[in-house]
Amino acid sequence: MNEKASAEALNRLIQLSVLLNRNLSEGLEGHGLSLSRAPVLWMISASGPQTQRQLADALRVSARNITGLVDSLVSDGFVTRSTHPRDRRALLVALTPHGKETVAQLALDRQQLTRGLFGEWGGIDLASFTQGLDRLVGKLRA
Amino acid sequence: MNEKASAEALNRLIQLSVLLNRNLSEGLEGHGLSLSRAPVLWMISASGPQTQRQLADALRVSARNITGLVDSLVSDGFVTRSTHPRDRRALLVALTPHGKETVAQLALDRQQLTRGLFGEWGGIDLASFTQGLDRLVGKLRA
DNA sequence: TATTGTTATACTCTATAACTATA
DNA sequence: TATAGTTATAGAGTATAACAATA
Repeated sequence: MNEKASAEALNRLIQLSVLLNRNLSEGLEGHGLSLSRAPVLWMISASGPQTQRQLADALRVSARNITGLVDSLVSDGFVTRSTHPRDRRALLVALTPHGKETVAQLALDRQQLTRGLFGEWGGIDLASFTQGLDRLVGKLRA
Repeated sequence: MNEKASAEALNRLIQLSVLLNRNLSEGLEGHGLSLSRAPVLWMISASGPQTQRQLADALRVSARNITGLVDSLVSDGFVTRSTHPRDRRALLVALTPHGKETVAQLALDRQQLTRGLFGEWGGIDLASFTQGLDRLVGKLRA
């Protein structure tokens, strides 16, 4: 392995990560969301109404944190809380119509970002590039 | 461009970004630092003692924010504030010996992470991969 | 007038611990 | 006993606005 080239690759990756986060965050702001609250909507959209416990586990945040995130999503009209049919301790969090529309918008935003980033990708093999990303994901997970 | 492959690449990239942030953040915690405070040390280490104004501009955060970050770095012994020789409004922030040692440690950590991620890189062409990262950085900056 | 940095204030995100209601 | 969620509390990070000292 080439030490210098590897260090350079990591620098770029970190730089890219920062820029990507900023870009995503600004995009979400336009919908009244944030990098913390948007994933709650994604989770519900992907897997249906869920308890706060399930959301907390899926997003790897504390119960207290989910309470706050759902609080703000409720007061902004993205989701509703309703009693769980079988477990009276639990609350089911579901998307409102506005929440669903917003998720659809987020999907469009994502598509647009994909095009902006990978359109005119040209010479470099995208499959190899993705494979490289994949390998790094694997190493960071280990 | 292949729409589906591109979407997949972006997903991996976002996933990688999250994991990388988590990894870096945990590494910094071990030194009593964070993703917000460590860059202040890096900046001073790279470019010498600087005013808070310069740090705020370089790191793209508000003056208020830099005051807080430097406050905590001072109280943890990483940096000192001293009066600017020519401008009595400004304060020069410089590394303490402990701050310098810490930056050296961070550099070692970074080297180790580089090895962990790019050692055994094998088949994929690292230069092409880095070029891909570079291109994305360029597009996000535009 | 413009700039540097602080104080005042406020919001988001995060966590742990104690507690209530339920299982 | 254990679990779901809230209240209480705390700390980091971020921002804007008003202000003091200096340029």
